[in-house]
Amino acid sequence: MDQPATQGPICALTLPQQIADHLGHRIMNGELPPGSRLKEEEFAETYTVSRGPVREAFRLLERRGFVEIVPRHGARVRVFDPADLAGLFSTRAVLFGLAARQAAERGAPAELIEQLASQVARLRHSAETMEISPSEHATIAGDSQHLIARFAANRPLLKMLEEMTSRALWRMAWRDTPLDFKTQARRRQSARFWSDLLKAIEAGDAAEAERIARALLEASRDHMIPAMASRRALSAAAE
Amino acid sequence: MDQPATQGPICALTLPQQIADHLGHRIMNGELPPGSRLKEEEFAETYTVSRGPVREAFRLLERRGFVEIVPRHGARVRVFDPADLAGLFSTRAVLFGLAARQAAERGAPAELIEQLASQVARLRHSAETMEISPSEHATIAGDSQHLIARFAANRPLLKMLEEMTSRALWRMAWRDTPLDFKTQARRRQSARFWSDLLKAIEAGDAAEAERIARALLEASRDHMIPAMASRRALSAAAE
DNA sequence: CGTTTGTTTTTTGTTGACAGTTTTCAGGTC
DNA sequence: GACCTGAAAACTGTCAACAAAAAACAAACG
Repeated sequence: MDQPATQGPICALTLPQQIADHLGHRIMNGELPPGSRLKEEEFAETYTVSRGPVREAFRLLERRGFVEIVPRHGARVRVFDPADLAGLFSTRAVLFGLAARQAAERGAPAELIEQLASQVARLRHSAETMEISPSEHATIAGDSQHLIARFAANRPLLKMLEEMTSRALWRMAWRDTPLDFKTQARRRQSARFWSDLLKAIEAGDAAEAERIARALLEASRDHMIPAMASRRALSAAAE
Repeated sequence: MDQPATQGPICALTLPQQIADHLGHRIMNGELPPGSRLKEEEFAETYTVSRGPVREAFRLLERRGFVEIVPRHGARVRVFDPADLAGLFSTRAVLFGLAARQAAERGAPAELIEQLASQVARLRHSAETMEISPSEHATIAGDSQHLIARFAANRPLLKMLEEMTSRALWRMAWRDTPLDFKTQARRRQSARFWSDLLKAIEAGDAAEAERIARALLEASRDHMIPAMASRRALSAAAE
């Protein structure tokens, strides 16, 4: 019996992927600061591999938005641009809006509604008790987004959203300090959005689902950008 | 004096890029049919280069959507899925909608309005006289989209739209036969959309600009999908 | 006759070395 | 002292060969 090719890589990760993952973490930790040059030979030594796999790892990191490669000048850690962060969020918002619309249009199956309801309950609990951390709240919200994106039955859209989630720009900004879901008011707003979105999808109201989904991420954008700015101002003052 | 890094590659293209471009054309021509396997050694010989550059060319083609790479199993020409085509168009539509919105919000400068007006005039002329080919009409429309995307001042969005334009899925479907802008009625519809869009951007009406821009690409989608389907039915019958 | 197992062949992954550019830096000039 | 000039170092691009994995094939088994 051949199982239906579970897409997810069961076998061990490729060498370049492992290197890319590790380098990605090092970049997010701030160990490799934005703008710093990444030399192939250097990382080939630290990971005790040849330059080839490192080279490919750089390309993977470029695709994920961590580094920038200029053909004959090598790779550099991408410098962070706050304006790009806002643009990225706006883009993600319309994409997620489309996902919600198409999920609602499709007439979401009971399975989705059930799972989504469970997530909404968790978000509500998070908002009322403030028991979990901001990043955990963000994780639940992120998983819910993925859930909806999967049910939109639009493979190019799904891939694009997944790629954006792994896109590092705002993760780089994140570092340790969470930028959103710190206050109870904000968590309540988030829970309300998700609750409304669930209702709209359940009712098959595509236009409303799109509107809410989009507003949801735009709210996230408008909360994170100022938080980011103040954090940057702080770190700049500390120097 | 150092000129401000004109982004566009003035220097000669990289070897992998050249190979990727050429292979891309061969795929679009149908010389390399969907599903066919691409062996590194084979193309290394035909291009009289080593396997390294060919390998990188495959990765570039993967990023452009031409091929699919499975880690230890090599590269294959991506098989065409009509459902994906529709999804791709819908996604592109909302992205372009956002671009139009942000361009309008920004208050487009005279330069943009002027260039756009010139393009609209050409589209109108195309619709009335039917002098140019469908693909030329499509090119003008595509350039106009790029124009608006550039003025949206959203770099992530611009990059994403550019990548989607080079994404091959519908180009592969295109081949020689154009799928849209064949009838005068359709060209008139196209010209009217662009004219309205120009007016909305000029007036700074962001919501209207988004609505039109989106409807514009959705119309394109709804015209091309049936054309594609019938074309495929024809080629299937020919076998 | 279909299935499975073991072997051969093909293909990808990785390595180390060489060639061509770019960057760096020292010396000379105005 | 700032700026240009040219050699040296460092780095990326490319290549050919080796190692490991996958695919194809053939023989044995139920």
